[in-house]
Amino acid sequence: MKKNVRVRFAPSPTGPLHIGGVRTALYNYLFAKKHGGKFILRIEDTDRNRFVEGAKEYIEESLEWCGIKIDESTNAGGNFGPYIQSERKDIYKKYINELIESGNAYYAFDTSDELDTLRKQYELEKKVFVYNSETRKRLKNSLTLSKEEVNTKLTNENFVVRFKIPENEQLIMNDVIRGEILINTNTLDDKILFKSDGMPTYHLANIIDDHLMEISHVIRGEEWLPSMPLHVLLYKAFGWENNMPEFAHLPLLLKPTGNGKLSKRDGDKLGFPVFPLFWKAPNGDTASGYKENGYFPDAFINFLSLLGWNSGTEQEIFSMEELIQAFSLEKVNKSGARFDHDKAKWFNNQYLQKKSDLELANLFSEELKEKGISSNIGYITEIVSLIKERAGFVNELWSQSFFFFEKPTEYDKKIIKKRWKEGIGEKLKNIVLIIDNLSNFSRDNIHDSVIKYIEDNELNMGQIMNSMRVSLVGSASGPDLFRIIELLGKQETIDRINIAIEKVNK
RNA sequence: GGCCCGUUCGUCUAGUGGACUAGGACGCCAGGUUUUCAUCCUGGAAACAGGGGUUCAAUGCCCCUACGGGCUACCA
Repeated sequence: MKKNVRVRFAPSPTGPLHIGGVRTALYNYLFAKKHGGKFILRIEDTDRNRFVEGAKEYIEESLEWCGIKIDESTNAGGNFGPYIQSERKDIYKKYINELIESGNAYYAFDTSDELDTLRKQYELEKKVFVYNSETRKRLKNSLTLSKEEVNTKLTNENFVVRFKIPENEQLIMNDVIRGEILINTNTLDDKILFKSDGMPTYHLANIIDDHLMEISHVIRGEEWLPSMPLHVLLYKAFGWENNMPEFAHLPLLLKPTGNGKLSKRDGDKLGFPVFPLFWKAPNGDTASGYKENGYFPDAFINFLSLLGWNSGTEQEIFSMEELIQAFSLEKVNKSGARFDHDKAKWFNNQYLQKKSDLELANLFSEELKEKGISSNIGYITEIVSLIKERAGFVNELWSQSFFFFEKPTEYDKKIIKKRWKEGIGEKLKNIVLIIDNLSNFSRDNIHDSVIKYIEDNELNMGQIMNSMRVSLVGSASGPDLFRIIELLGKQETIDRINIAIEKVNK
């Protein structure tokens, strides 16, 4: 890599950042860090109508939660600011004039209504209206009108500035991921570069900013591929083609089933979050996030990194540092990736299993506090070590271990019917006696004593064990029964069995 | 409709002309472990979109078809 690597993530603040955007940011970040470069956050808010309060902050918070560190932005600073396009209006004005003077752009006075009518007319004739080298000769613009007319209109009317697409040129472009892309400029239309409200469109602002901010690689979603020719042509028109950035168009994230790409509007409709963090829109609408759903940021990032990229090895679990080391644009796939929620869950489970018991106990302890339960961290750590392999998320820890903190309020009816046979109460009473007489209350000792009682009296193992379990935890499933007894303690165990005998036999 | 991009198990993917009896992972199924459920272990089913070329040889290169995706706004 000869030049300094500088990449940007350039979302527009029209709402929360969705996971496709997070992945784009991630790939930019990984690429930058791999090559010792800078990761820049630029806010593209040239469409004031779609601006949503809080979106910019949401984007910044999301990247932070993900562990994606911003080198330059409004908050992080940097020498190439401002990093928000609405504050760069004057810059764009200067450059659009340059383009008009060089004959690469022109004023157009057609109203939206006029163009709409035209489009409809064409449609009736089964043709498609394109503002191009052919039609612009018949429309109201500075190429067809006299100087005087143009000047009058410029002062009295709304106008836009359009790019004058060169006629019949074969463009050969290169994409790092897709290779050569060929297109004839006759298929392109004279896109608007400057809107009547005095703001540039995305295309203009994007090229100017990327140039001024010395962006070396444009890594963005595939939805931008069709506008790549326009962008390349703009670089040429400005005379910047010699230090044009390299382009890499990422495959899109697709819906798990059905058609189309994953979009913000999918919200929670698909049965999983599409946003990193919880979002509340100014109008009150809310959408859930991965964070609040119990995902660890490193698991979330690991999962996302593999949607469209693969290291070429069989490794699947990557820390951020490992991702940076392994990442390369050449190994990014070309085709869209369907989102798979099951695999996301699996990743979180993997990360949860890797965490230490103490770390999980601290997280669990916070949840317990919210439920009004406070317990000492040593006890919680013991419980966590017993149940963590049964959970995929921190928020599943409670359902696996609630019985350590409160007595069961009901007993699984199916198990009672199947296992709580005639006379079981008497046998459980004997077990209570055995337990009560234990001086060494260790798991193994409890185990040996109870098993000995069952064997000596030739009792049904399943019946006794399940009856004990249901008495203590309310259901037939759970971790090792004797560890539960050990952790509950002698008195609590005895109480619970006695309560069960009384309640069930009634 | 037009333009552009893509197509390996259900899903994410490995594969860069001979190493392919096409590998891994998720999910699924079966067996084992377990007092139980979960975990865990072992095993299994499961794919090169179709058709033409090029080549001694094609998952891989070329062409066509089909299918999927994106774009086609004074949105980004």
